[in-house]
Amino acid sequence: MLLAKHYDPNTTEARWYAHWLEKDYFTSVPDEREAFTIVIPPPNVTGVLHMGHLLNNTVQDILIRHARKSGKNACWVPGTDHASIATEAKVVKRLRERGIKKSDLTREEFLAEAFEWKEEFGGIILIQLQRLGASCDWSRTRFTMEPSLSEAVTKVFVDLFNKGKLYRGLRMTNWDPEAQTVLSNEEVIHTDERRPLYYVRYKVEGSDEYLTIATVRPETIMGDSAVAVHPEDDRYRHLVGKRVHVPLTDRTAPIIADDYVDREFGTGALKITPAHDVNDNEVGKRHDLEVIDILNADGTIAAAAGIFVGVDRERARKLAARQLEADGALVKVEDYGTSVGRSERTGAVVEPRLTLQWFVKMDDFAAKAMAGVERDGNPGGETEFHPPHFFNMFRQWVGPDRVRDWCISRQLWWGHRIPAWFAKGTDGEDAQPFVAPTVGEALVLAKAALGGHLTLADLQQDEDVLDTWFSSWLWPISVFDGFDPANKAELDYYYPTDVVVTAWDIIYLWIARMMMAGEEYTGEMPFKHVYWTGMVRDAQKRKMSKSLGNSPDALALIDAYGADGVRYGMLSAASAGGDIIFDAPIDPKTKQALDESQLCNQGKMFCNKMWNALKLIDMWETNNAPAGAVEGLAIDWIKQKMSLTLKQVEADYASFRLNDALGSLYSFIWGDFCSWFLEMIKPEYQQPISDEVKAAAIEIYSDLVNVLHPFMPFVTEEIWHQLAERDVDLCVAPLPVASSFDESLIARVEAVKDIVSRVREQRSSKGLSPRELLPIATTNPAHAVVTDAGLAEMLQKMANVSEVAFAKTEPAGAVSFVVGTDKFFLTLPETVDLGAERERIEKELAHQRGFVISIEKKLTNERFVSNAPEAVIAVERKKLSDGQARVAALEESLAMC
RNA sequence: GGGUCGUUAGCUCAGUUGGUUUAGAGCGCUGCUUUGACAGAGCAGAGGUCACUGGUUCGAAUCCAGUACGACCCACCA
Repeated sequence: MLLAKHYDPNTTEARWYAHWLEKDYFTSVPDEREAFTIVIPPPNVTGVLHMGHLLNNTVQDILIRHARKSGKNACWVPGTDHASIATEAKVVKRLRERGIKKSDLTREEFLAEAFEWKEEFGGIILIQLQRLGASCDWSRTRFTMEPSLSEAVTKVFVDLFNKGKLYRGLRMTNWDPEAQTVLSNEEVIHTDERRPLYYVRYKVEGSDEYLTIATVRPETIMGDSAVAVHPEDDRYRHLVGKRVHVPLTDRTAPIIADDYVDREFGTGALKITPAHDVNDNEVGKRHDLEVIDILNADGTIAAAAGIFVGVDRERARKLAARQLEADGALVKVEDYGTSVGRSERTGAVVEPRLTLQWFVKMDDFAAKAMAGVERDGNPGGETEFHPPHFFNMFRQWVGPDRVRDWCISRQLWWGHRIPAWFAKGTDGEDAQPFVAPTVGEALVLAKAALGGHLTLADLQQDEDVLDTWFSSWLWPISVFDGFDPANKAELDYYYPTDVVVTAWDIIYLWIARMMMAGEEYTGEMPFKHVYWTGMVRDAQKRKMSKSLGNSPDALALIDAYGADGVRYGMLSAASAGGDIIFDAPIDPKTKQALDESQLCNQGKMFCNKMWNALKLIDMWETNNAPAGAVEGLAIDWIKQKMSLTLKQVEADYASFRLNDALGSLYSFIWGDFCSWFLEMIKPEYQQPISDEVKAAAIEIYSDLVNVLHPFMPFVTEEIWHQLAERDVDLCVAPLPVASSFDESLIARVEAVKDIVSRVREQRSSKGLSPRELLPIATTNPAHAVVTDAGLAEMLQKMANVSEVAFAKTEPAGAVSFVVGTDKFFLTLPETVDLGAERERIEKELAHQRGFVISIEKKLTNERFVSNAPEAVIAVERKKLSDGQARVAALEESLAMC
């Protein structure tokens, strides 16, 4: 068989993925095995794969493949989120491109359009995940708006309403004038922006005095219902109780005193606009002020303002400033830094607005989520965080003083419609909702409340839909149809899930709320572990985002480096929880990855390295001679060291240190296996190798690609099959297990490796060819390389030295070096100039003397000797004697120079 | 204003309860090698007073306090 010169992911990845699917390896049904479950953080149905998904799903796939190969029933449930506002915004945009406004369509027409969009683009991201190698159980793919998940949402809404955990009320809310819906606080992104600060004077009624206030929002003056000053502010005390003329209007408003006002800020006087500011609203309630709503839903000025009616608020601000100036009311304008809230999805500036919405009472829920992760105020509950410090951030969100009620209604069409009906003709805050799964059941409630004469035609459903997260928080239960008692066995088998993998930015939006719903409906936390990934950032540490255009095209990256290369690159950059800087430059024109993506490239080269190791083993002809001493030792050594590595890797899995596990495997395969083991057993050019040695090499290499498989599934599956005829695919082959190992054998071979390195160093520094056979000797007649013929032969082969001899004193023309405490001589050809040798030894000697002195200091310190544990002192004594031996050896060499 | 995380080699980062030969890896860099698995390679090398200042301790990159700088979260912002 002739293998290609280089490994080519393009010819293997698609083939293996198709094969795995065909064999149905990823499908899970409950059986007698232990389950290992992950539910995917559902990407937006219209989304495309980005860097965050790449990282997140690589981690999930590693965990799930590891579980599958460890004999567990691995179940990774994929799916998508309907992403109410994000998707609706996209559909609206697409309609607009065709010249259609949302308001031109009926609700039904719009939804038809949206479903069409979903059908067209909804599956893309899942196909992209397959390119990455994600071993999801595709037969379980769910969508948050499919019928059974929608039923779960309805069921929960009705249940919470009946339990008194929902309420409907008129509250100050965040209004997105572009999408024309309310948003939760978490959907508003605050950024610092420069804004003009206008100083405006209000004339005091019946006086020549003016009261000057400062505002960044002069367009809301028409909604002012008071001017407030601090009660103890002597400048204004005499004005409290009087009235001012509100500029731009013909109204007057009272001057009130309230200690909310900061005397130090601006002029110490503050305009109060209860309809358009959260704090002003509070002040207004305290003083029973009129609420004058001067903003329309689309952000234009409402008729109640009496001026600038129909003008957008941003433009009205400028018009108001101009008018105030013309009226002589504008005192001055300052440049001012203030924080502006924008809609996460539409980017529109969010307006505080009083609207009628549905809310979930959160205090009980928050306590439940908190209880899931803490014990006596410390981390440690049913759910464990990795890394644990996210506990503090979690508490900041969910802690008792922090949490606020959750606004769950949205004035959108794409989403789960609220299962509440009202009697026609009733409206506003006082209208009585009849909450039930169907209109028929709502009618029964309505009849009982309002009289038997009612018919279906007398009811109208709430127009709003629910916040996307109101379905997401049920995800770990609803993907198993767990709200239907008929599926209890399935739920019991897979739930609680083992781990959820997510970035920390949705800690409250999603993770905390899943914990709340989990506890409420199953009595258990929905997952045992949370693996927090960091955010993926670019070289300038900016969050990767579509709007910045700094995110490489994920598929182009996979095309360029192979899925294995990208998986390697993502993971080796990602220690759990830390943000990762992923510097994968892309060509701005073609959006193709440039070849300088160091980490992915390293992954790609790793694949190639493994491919070449395969080629080497594959090309060896065999004979039936028994293994020689060197090969026997090499095989024992690599097997034992592999056991050590396997143990380490399993420990890394257990503590979710996946990048450490990958790092260990990388250096074991590249270093120990390729650079050392294969060289140790490699036959002379075009000579055959013992068949038992080749078989051992194949066995060992098979174990290695086996352990590596969860990280780099494609290249390992390919090599697995190229190495030998198999009756099982690597994807489902059991992982090798660590056996006991002999540390002393490992140590003896490591000592030989050290000597080899020192010989190579000598050759390198003296400009000698590796081919030149050199005599070597040691002053230690008991050294293993003298007494053990196998080790001696290994040293000869690896360092290209002649027979290892015992020498009492330094031979002429030799250089010396110390390994451990043993001195070695390497006799060089006469042509080599030893002039620099003295300098080298002096440098080394100075270093060793310094070392010895530092240990001596320690050991002569009475308090150290009396306080430190025996074991530590013993180690120090050993360090001292070893150091002294090295100093003596070096001094002797120096004398010879 | 409250909080979290970080500061270790040119870059990106490990360093797990304080003690393992006076700090490690990958990449980059430098030198040498090179028809024999792999130049997408091999071998070797240079490069760090572990941000700063105090403290605890026989012993601190590691624990404590403070300072500086950086990233981020929450709240407020007339």
